[in-house]
Amino acid sequence: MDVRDLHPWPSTPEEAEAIQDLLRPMLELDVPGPAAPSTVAGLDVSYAGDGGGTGDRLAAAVVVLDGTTLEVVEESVAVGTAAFPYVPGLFAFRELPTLLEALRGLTTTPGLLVCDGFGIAHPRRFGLACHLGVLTGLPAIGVGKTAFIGTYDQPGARRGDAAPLRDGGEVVGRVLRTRDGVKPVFVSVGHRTDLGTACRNVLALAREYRLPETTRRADRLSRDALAAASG
DNA sequence: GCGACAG
DNA sequence: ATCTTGTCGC
Repeated sequence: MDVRDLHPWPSTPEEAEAIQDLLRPMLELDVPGPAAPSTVAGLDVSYAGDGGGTGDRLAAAVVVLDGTTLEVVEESVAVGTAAFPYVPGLFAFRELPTLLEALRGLTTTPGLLVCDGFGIAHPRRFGLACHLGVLTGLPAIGVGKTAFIGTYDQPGARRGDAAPLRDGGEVVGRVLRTRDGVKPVFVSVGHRTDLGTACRNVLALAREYRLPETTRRADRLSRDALAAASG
């Protein structure tokens, strides 16, 4: 089954926003998240060409790591095309179909999904991590490399230092330093977890590099898959 | 009104 | 996201 069979695929930003509004009530927030998931999946997508419009060639990768040793347990890739043009706030519609196809290729059911991008730190509180969480029913978090929405004070310079990410009077995420003196990452809850647990998960996954090992592995796999697909 | 804007 | 040369540093 394809996500595009669940409901008409949006052809306009208005329709895409309506879908986000429809799915948002299904989010389970502020529930205790997985403190020590036995497996954690990282997801990422690589594009061929400019990567701005519909139809761009892409490769989606999912890498499942052992939650304790961080060793690779399973990998899955899917190649496809962007299902929506790039519009800030509607980013998920671009790669959702291909990401779900890659997830379907797994034998393992991950205890946590680590997504590239944001969860509720989003204009309508429904970023990619929320969308993937609701559709899979799995705990999910978003780890962004750059700011999107909200305001924050610069966190301390050491690994583990953090500052709340605020928007419209509410805390929507946390700016977290994963390495001493290195640019922080933006962590936000997607589904079935709390922010504190999400940040602890990220720190456990990012020991020697700024980004979680899950994200790094998925990034490399999606890149290789795209190249192998001849693009 | 003008700019900024996940990947 | 992707396109790209050189450059600084461990």
